[in-house]
Amino acid sequence: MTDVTVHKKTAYHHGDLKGELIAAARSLIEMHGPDGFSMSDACRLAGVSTAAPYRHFSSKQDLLAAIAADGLKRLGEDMETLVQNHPRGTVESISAIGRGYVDFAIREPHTFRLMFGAMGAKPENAQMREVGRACYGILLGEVAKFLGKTEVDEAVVGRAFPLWTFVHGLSFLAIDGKLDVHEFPVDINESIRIATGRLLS
Amino acid sequence: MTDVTVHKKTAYHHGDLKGELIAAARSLIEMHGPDGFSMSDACRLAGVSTAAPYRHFSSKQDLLAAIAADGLKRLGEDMETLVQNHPRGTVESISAIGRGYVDFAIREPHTFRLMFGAMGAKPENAQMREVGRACYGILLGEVAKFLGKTEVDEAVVGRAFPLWTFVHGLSFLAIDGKLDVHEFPVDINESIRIATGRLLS
DNA sequence: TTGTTAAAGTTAGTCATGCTAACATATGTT
DNA sequence: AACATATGTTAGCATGACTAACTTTAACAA
Repeated sequence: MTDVTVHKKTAYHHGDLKGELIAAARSLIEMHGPDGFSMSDACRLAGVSTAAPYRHFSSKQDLLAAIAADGLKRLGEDMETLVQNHPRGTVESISAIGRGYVDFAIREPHTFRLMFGAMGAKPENAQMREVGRACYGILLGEVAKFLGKTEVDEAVVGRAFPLWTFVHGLSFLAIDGKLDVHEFPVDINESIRIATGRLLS
Repeated sequence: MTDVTVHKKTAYHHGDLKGELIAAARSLIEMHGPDGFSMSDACRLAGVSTAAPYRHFSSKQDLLAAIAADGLKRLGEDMETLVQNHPRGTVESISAIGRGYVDFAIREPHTFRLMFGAMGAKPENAQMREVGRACYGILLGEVAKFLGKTEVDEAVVGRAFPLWTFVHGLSFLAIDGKLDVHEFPVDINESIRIATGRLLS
């Protein structure tokens, strides 16, 4: 017997539902925003019942936190790559990090919001805190090199934090459509380069 | 007849339900965040049926937009007051605006988020756009004075926008708990003063 | 093999919520 | 007094988060 339904496409067990749900949720969230997002939709997209996600995520919030953490991880990878393509510890490498940051926000605005507190996704989440710190660590490292230091001391933080602050603000303003408020459009690259220079000096 | 139930406490008509709903919603939102907020809760708080709000707001989004607009208006008033308490067109008056901005964000973090795109509350809303512009106008005016100009030209925008960017970023980082990431705590006042100086120069 | 266990799905149902429709009551104008 | 309008109510629908109880599959021991 053993009814050779080998080619059955709808396997009862899914393989990697967790990953697929994150992927589905990411795409839905970037389409309709974290609020307009529903578990049900993600289930429909993944072709699975509405109870299935709760084997992998304790709640909707938990799924959102996973997506936020995933976003922070990918942001860190972006930044790492960018740093590698520039002479280390220079204004160029530091500006590149900033550009990568803003680019990410513009590319995935809703995920970016999620990464920074939207939907109550506070960094009380251990996973988020860790990947977040890793991202910031990249900037701190570059600024330390720029200042000719081997450790992250108060002076390094004093230079790096304002830079983060600036690109963070630019990111939020960009995704909120505030770059087009003027008759004179804001050039993101130029904006970052100038501010980086001024804030580092 | 006319059953003299004059002292009936529960008047059928409420007086100013619209205002009361906004007040109720504001307080609930600052307690549980814009997501955790429900129309039903606001109705309970205002002591009114769940259908009543729809005589005053077309949807939940609409109520949220009203709260955001109200927040922008109050932010503008704060900024206006602060400017008046300093010599016009100086680093001090400009720093004070920035401090007021960040203070508002810290005082009403969830409303602040709402004012800047959370919950899909985009500035496509005409009312929000208007009060938002008024706020920015205060900063533009001060920077123009600082530069000795009578009009807002490209140079003014080129100085003012980075300042906005900076305090905007600082606000978001503050309400997201990122000011305590270091061993060396960030002093908001000092941070704003230094950045204002560097970005204006 | 086969039997047991745990992991990962499913169905069905509960409760809260956003919103609408139909109805009720107050207010103000004539 | 009569009507129109604004503003409230009740009842009900649709959707969505989540749970409980059950089922299927995979994994592993015997």
